[in-house]
Amino acid sequence: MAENTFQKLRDEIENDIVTGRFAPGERLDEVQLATRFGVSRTPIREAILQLNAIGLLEIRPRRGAVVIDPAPQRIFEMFEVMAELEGMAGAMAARRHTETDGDALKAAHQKCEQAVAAGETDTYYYENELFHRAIYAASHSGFLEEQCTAMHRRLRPYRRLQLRVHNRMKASFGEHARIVDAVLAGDAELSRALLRTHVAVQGDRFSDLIANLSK
Amino acid sequence: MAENTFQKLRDEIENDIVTGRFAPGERLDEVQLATRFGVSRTPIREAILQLNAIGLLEIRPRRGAVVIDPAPQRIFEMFEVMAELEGMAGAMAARRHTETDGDALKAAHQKCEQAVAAGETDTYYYENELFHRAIYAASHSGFLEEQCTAMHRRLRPYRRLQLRVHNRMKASFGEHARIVDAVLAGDAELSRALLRTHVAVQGDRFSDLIANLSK
DNA sequence: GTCAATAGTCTTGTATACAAGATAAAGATT
DNA sequence: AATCTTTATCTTGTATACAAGACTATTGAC
Repeated sequence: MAENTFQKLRDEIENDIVTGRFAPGERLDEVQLATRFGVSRTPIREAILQLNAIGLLEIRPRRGAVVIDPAPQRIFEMFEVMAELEGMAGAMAARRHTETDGDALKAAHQKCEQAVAAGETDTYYYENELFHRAIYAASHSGFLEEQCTAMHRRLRPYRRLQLRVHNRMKASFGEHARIVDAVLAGDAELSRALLRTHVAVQGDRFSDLIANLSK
Repeated sequence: MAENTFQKLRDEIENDIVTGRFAPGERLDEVQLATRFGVSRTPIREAILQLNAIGLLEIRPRRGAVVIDPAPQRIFEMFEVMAELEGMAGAMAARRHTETDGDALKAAHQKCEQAVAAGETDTYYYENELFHRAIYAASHSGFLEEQCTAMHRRLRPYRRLQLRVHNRMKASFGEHARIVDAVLAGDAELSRALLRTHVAVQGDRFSDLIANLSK
């Protein structure tokens, strides 16, 4: 394997954070993690430091690392920025997508449809992620794609909460349909607007999110 | 001091990168850095790992860390994203700025004016940074402010190149003036548009940048 | 019974040691 | 003479050791 231990550990721990296995505010014990992964503290520390740099962990000097626990206000701000970036990706995708990009987008959309039909929220959650990635890829901007993917990952725990809200899955899918049409039609500004509102958590959706946060 | 060694080292090395003391593509020797800062390799490694996480360094397994040397295409993409975020910050600043924010913006603008009058590019470069930060702050979105600041730092070496181009400083200042007016007038969409084009490197400005990159 | 102070333990932060892969150099073979 | 192979050195990656600050629990005083 070409990867290093600390890189695998970083991905592993990051995954545990964004999937909620490590709850926000929870402290990460270095020796505990070290024994769990069967390594020494050194690579654990290196993984933790990287996650700190990304903004997933906060390191309080001499007091250890804790999972960032953003205030609702901050979560809202993160969704705002995400919405803007997604809108940008959508606009670029509309202008630049190739036939292959379009096919990939349609395929991802169909997979979402199957999940909706089966009523499987978890599957939809997964396919939804691939749908959005298809748009990032179609933007043909490597940097934007990376930024969007990183933000998407980071907001994963909260998006998961959102989908639990009654009927959100169907509403989300309906929005996807219009997005696909706009992108394929090459309408940059419509794609931007649709994706912005699709991603942003405004009005009721924000209160729903906050309500679900506390439990 | 409350800060840790590795945090200070991270800031120090990061600064050396964005100011160009470490050239793109250059390899960072751990023991060399360790002796330079009078510490062991451990905190150096931890600093390097963090800079890797934020995308300033690339770590090739068992072969050390090198300063990221982005292709022109990628630099262009970074400016595109930066432009979008700045536009967003401008739009929010226009809607949300308080009287204090407005005063700070005007003050920063005046400092820029003095630098232009004195013909001091380096001073302008510095005051320009403060001008943009005043806009971020006026957006009243802590997360957006952080993202913009981080991007601004990361693009610092290339923005410095831009200002060397003949007359760019005066042109930049002229754009600032219109931006100040739009923000203070509360015109969100005009502020967005002006900041977008102010930050983006399009047309001639892109070729100028590329031309300066090679030397 | 409650609060405060002190001792003890635990955890982090840094240094050092060791192992393994990578680079470079020297020798051998064609 | 050039190239391939082998060996030696150097650098990274991980483990361990040690020091200092933070937390905890116990004991003493009010």
